Amino acid sequence: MEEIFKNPDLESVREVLDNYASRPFVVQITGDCSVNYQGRAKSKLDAGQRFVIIKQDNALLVHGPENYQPKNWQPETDEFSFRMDSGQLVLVSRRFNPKEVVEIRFESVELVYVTRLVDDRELVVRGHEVDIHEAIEGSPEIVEEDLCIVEREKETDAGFIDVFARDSDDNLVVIEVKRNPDHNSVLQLSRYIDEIEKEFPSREIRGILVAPKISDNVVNYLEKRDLEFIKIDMEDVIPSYEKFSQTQSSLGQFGSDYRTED
Amino acid sequence: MEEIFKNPDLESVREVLDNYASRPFVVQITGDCSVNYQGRAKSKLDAGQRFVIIKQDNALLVHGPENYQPKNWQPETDEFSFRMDSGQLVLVSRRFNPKEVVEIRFESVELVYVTRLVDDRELVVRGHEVDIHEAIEGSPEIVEEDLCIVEREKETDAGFIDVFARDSDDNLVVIEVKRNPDHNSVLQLSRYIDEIEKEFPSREIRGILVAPKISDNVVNYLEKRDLEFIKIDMEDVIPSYEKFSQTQSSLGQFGSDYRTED
DNA sequence: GTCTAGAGGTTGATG
DNA sequence: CATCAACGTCTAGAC
Repeated sequence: MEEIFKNPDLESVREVLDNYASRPFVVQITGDCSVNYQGRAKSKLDAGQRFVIIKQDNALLVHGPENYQPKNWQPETDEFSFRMDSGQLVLVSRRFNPKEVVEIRFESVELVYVTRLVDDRELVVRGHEVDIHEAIEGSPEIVEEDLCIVEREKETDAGFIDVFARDSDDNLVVIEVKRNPDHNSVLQLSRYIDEIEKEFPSREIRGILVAPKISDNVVNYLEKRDLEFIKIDMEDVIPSYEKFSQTQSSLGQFGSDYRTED
Repeated sequence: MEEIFKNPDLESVREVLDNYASRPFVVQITGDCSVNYQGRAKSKLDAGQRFVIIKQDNALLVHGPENYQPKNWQPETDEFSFRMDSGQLVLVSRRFNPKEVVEIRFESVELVYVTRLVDDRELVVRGHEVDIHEAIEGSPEIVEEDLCIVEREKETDAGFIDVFARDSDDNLVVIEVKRNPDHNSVLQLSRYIDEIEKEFPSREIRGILVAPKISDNVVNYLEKRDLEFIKIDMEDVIPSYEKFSQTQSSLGQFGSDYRTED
């Protein structure tokens, strides 16, 4: 279930694209091309060797020989067109929302590779911010003893408060959770507190930033505003690290050999 | 300057990787693999058909048959290792800062494709936030008539003010430019105004958020704080669209046929 | 569909 | 090497 064309002429590449691009095949084209994009911004890329990938859901990627990121792309193409123009193969990918166009002009093609891939497994990721939210909701004591969770994702005019709680002295507690806290996290917390003060004018309100790490500057910034910081251990947060590991044979080893924490 | 191996046995894939992976070649492997990642977070991906790309700068991508995004990746690999284990080919990519590991286990390989790509052209993008700054500096009237630019990137304790200006009534104007404004943009503007009020206690100060679009919630949030919003037309902003177009033959057509704005 | 907040965000500039 | 802001950010979830 795969086809390879070495040094094809451009017209036959066009035929391959017509045949396969809008069906569930991955089509890869390696060749010399220029790329133009217009949509939310505009970009142009003069001729050079790249590989272009059309995925089975019509995602389009233009990758150069270096870098993690594609040079140009289309997360999802609504409409392809392929034509010859002045001896070049022109591929146009259109998207309707937002309205964006990527035009690729091939001057030559070294290789076309068509295949169909089957992959129904989902990627499982742990360690997101939401994992911290859930850990706090399940075990509020990892932030503070006798903390009582009132609401998660409480809406205010300034946005959503991650965790809204009451402490043992019946003060209101606004908790902002961040994996990578910065300056803005403090501002955000600060604004939430302003909103809560408006909503509960007679109550004492505390603000806590919860994060696995923090820089001194951000701590200073917090202290200036009488806000608190609680460091959380990600090992406490990822609720089933061991279980997670055991679900796959290689991961036990992965967990020990490749351990990155100290 | 390219090599293709169809349905190679895993041991010979390992040899290819040993030969090419750490040299300036793009190595692509299509096959059935599982992937584990550990670093800032953890992820696991059970066996399925994907293609793995090792770029010339040792960037690593694992792409499934769908989606713009890679399933797993390593922007830059500091250290590769390739070994056979229990009849599987194990590729380990390590990065030192941050400390992260991607492990790929191939159960079978359909295709290996090795090539060297030459691409020294730079991608040129227009329409970034800085282009809006420049447009305002060059033509302040696109924000407001008789606006007088005082300073760009004016430094304050709260950060850099995009554009600092004076209006026709000699009020001070703080302009924050965003392509995609949100709540935080308003907070930022707000904070700059606080700083300017400290610096010029006797002056009237206006705050304007300039953006090509905005949501109602953010407008409300602005209005509550007596701040203003000016919508900017990106067509007015990209300063040399025609010139930009003419730098490449196909782009004139690109500009008319593929025009995305109304 | 729009809006909002997070991401293994990534990347580039700056001190 | 850390900090900070922008990104054609993308993506997922809620409304």
